[in-house]
Amino acid sequence: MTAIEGEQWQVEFHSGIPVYRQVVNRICSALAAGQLQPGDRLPTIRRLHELLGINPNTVAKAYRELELKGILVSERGHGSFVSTDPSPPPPDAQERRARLDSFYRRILTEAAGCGLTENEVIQFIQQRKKNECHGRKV
Amino acid sequence: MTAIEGEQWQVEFHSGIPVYRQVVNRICSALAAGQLQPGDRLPTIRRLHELLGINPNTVAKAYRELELKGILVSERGHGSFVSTDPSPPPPDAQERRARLDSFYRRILTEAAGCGLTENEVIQFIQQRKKNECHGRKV
Amino acid sequence: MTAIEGEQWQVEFHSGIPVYRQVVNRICSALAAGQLQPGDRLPTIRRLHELLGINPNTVAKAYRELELKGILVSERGHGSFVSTDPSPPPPDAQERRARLDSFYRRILTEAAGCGLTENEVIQFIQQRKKNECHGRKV
Amino acid sequence: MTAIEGEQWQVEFHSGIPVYRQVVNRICSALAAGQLQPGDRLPTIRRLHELLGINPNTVAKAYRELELKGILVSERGHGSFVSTDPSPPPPDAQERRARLDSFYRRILTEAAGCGLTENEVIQFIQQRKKNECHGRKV
DNA sequence: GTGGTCTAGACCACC
DNA sequence: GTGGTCTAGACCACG
Repeated sequence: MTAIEGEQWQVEFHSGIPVYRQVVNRICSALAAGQLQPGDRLPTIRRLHELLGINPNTVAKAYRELELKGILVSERGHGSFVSTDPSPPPPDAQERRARLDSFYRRILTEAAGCGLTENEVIQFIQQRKKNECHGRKV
Repeated sequence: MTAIEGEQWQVEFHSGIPVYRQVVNRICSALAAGQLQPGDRLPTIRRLHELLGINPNTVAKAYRELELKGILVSERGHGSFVSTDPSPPPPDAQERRARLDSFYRRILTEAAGCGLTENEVIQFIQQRKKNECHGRKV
Repeated sequence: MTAIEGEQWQVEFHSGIPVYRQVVNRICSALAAGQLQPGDRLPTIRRLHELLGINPNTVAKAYRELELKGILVSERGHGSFVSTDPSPPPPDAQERRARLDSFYRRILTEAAGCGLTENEVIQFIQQRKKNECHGRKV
Repeated sequence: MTAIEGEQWQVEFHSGIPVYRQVVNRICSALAAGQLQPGDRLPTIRRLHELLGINPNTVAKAYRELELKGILVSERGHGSFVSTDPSPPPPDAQERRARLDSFYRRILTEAAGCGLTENEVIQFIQQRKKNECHGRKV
């Protein structure tokens, strides 16, 4: 059993975000959180298909994309594994900044579309963070 | 000339967010910010088409959607105007909270997909806010 | 009509090389040869599907892979285009050398599997080159 | 100990070429180079399995294929041996030429897919040959 | 009419 | 039983 399976996590079919993309994001997220380590075996395509109730091809598409990105390695007959190759050097500060900037602008427009204001979002995040810290202390 | 035109604002063609949606979001955002007031006239479809370099059908689709939401009113031969009807009561705290929650979860997974961590995003937002305050003081 | 269509070129269904990969390679090849220039429009997915007698999804898979590599850009409703973004800097001499080395070792074993010897292959290539030069002179 | 074992040679797990095929090719190659002579005993399946770190079934599959081609003869309880039967007459010039031709076209498209040009490949091969000759002189 | 997504299902290659 | 490829076909989103 892998970290991915262990998580209670579901695909949102009506979020507008492609299912295969949700899978990609979920794995990236698990990776960033250290729930998946280089060399770890991922659930088989068929397993995720059963687990998430999505078509095996959809899982395969997600895995394939991650493989092209060099994040995982698939071995026929064996399974798929988190790549042990040295991951590409993390983007430098400038690139990072640019991404954050673009990302932020993007979520703001999306927020507006949901009827949420920038301030609301910021307050929510700060509030959330405070609670989290509080929670940890306890 | 309207508030929308005055803004230097561009469509991002490769952001993955549909162009028509960006237009919708932009207008919602202007409304929330008070840059557009009830009764204000919006740019004509043709005008936005020229201004943003997007297909007139795309603008039309955005306006149609806003009209369906009751945010716009189109008067044949005159143009489109921000509705003067009492806008629907703002969602109550609970609904708002739910939206924020769902919205937040969503952008976090998206961030992970871009190689950004939750902390990075939070820090960026806070930093940005501080700078903004500073900027206003000056 | 694009450079790709203009070429008489066919998919080899029984070569053991995946069809979508042949499409990818063909386009890379056309690009390297200058038959495709940045900004050029590629045949639509449906067009290649008709032209090559392969499933549209297979073409889409090839295009998708090229898009992930940053070689082309697909615009919904418009078509697919050779990316105008500055292509990633060509691999340095060392990387190139490594690739050639690995590539060469690979084709040698493949040749052996076909009953061809290294010398045969080398001679063939040199002969071919000579003919080509001769042909050009005439 | 056999010629095959003596060679420092490894399976490339991520080359895209099936492992069993690499084994087949390696043996064909050794045969063509005279490192293996008719009647020579090949390593046992178990031995190659240990040596190369591959599944015994994979070795078995390679041997089976070679046996079908008449290149090997397996004698139960004794091992596998290079066939002493007169090998099938080498393909005539025409057949050979055709194979080379098809082979060459194939590797060229593959090269393009790796970002290598025809000239690069040719130069590499010629350079390599020159070095090799030089090396032999010394 | 363009590309995108997803499903269903078949068959293959590999281990 | 693993992943890989391909097909067929449906439906959607976009312009």
